[in-house]
Amino acid sequence: MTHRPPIGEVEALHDTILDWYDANARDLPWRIPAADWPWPQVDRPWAVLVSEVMLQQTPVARVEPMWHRWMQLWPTPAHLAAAAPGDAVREWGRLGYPRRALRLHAAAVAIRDEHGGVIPADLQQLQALPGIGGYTAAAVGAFAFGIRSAVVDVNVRRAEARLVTGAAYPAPSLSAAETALARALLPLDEPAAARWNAAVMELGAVVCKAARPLCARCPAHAQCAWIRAGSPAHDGPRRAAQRWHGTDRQVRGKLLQVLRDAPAAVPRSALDLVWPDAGQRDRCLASLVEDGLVEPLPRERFRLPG
DNA sequence: GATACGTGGCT
DNA sequence: TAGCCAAGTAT
Repeated sequence: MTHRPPIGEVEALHDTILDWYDANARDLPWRIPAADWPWPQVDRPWAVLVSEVMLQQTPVARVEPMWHRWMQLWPTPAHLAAAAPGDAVREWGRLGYPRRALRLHAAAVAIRDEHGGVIPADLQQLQALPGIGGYTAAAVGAFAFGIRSAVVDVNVRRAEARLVTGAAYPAPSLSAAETALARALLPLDEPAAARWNAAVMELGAVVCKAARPLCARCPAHAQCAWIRAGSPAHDGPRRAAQRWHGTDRQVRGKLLQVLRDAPAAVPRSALDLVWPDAGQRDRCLASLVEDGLVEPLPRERFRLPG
């Protein structure tokens, strides 16, 4: 049951939210338009791509400094492709989900080897790159190339659920109905569509927040189906809480932190210190090797992949 | 479709 | 404080 509001309501929503965005958008460096791009040596589509991968499941405040550092180190895909994958993992620091760094490196290699060093302005070719899924392909398409693609992240899903469907939260996973709704709301004009994608995402991120939405500050509160329905509490299934303490993820994180902070290869004895349970420790080290995040060397030594 | 995958800030 | 939450992807 796809909700498709009348065209007049959609246009009113466009006006409201685009005007709000024009006046309130955060000044994030990867949003600087091509005409004003201040770093001629930095490839802008690459800058957008890196920002989008860093932003996966990661707050803007933690991404911004890392993004600046990466743009200094590797201003184009060719620069990163020429580096060791372990350098990408090390420079990922504590952003989390370090496989993203490895995949970004693999994407840079693919861009160099299969696309002549030029990021493809095509959604399917973007999504074929390592670490680029449906969301990131749409985001790079829209924000780097102005393609009229529906960018559907959790902020967009939540904002559109409240504004149009009247639900407090979107479903745990992306549904076909949500994709259809996002497409239906996309302005026809290509540049306007790209702005709209950014605007709805921004609204979801800073106003229509998950826990405590700032409805009093929302430009669209008069057009919001959820408010009209009396702001009902969430009723559907809740996302399962993620455990952390004692998980393999915690152990993998500790192991990788030692390797990131070491200037050279480390002996297994150094890794043994991070976790008391030898069985879990060894299993996690093996999984890191399996993932390509750690390279085993002779004589029980380990390092980030060279 | 469910599950695994990091990290840190906020309430 | 323990849990929630953050611009997802791959399997």
